[in-house]
Amino acid sequence: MTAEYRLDRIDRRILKALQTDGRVTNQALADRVALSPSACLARVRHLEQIGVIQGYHARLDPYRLDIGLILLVEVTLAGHQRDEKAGFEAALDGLPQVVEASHVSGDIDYLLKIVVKDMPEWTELRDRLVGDLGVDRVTTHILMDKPKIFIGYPVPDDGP
Amino acid sequence: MTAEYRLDRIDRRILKALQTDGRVTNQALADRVALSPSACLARVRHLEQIGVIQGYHARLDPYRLDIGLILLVEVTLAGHQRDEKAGFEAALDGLPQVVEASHVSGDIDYLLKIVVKDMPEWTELRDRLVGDLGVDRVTTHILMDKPKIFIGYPVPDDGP
DNA sequence: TGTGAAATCGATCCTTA
DNA sequence: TAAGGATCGATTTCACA
Repeated sequence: MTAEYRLDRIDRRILKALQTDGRVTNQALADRVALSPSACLARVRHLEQIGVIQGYHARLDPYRLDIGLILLVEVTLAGHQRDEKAGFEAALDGLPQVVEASHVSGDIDYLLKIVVKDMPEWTELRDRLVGDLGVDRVTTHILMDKPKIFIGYPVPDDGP
Repeated sequence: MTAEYRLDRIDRRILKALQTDGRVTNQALADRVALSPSACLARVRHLEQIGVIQGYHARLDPYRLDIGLILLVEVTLAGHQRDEKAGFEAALDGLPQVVEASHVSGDIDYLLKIVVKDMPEWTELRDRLVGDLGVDRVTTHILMDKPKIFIGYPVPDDGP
């Protein structure tokens, strides 16, 4: 698709700013990176187009939303053939409670972030994972709180 | 702190929309929730003020940023007194590689999301966690990819 | 790729209900 | 709390460097 595009210093400053404040006006952003508004906008559009910027989102406080419980669940599959992984990942799409799935190396295969309204909903979902979806081992953690959040990723400052 | 504010249907529709597209214009948002732009804006400002909306951010593709490795690390503390937790959480602030810390129930205490440029940086950081910061056990997972991301949280549709 | 000017469109405030 | 209208500022496009 997009062959290759090397981010320059200005791009990185734009990304850092938008990661911190996704609603800065283009004017303020242009000021901050010392570009004219039109040139700045062109850069932003380009970064969106090539997929470096994947979207803009409001961050909500989950505990004010009445969503129930947030679980962090470690999952190991029974088998490790390519199609078993593919099948599991495809099945995740049909599980609205699974809001995030990370495929990881190590002694587990996936780390899932799951939102359920209560424990019965979770035990039912867990049984389905183990019974139908080729999951061997499940370890459940209830998310209590997040003592640290750095917003986004550390975008390097230096470079070309 | 904030006494209590019960989100109504319109609030939830606003939140859902902003979670999906953090840069919708106020006009488009007002249309979507069937409110005048001024009334809509007042609601959004209110939701920001009471902390339901915690911020707006661009979501970047980490693999295009040249940040190195993303690790998901399970941590168990040596002791579980209140001040040991407090001390550990305070220490996290001084570790820029730790971009997210989740305090969880279960057989581990924390799940950390860590960004390092390479493995030597991680082994050094790990030694510091175990040597100086009261950590008993560390289990490391390298994040390979995210086969599923649902943006944000499932904001309920119904209710008052 | 960047700049500056021009035209359109949106955010925001204030008044009235 | 909501709507409507006026004002001001921002976005976006385009011709030119």
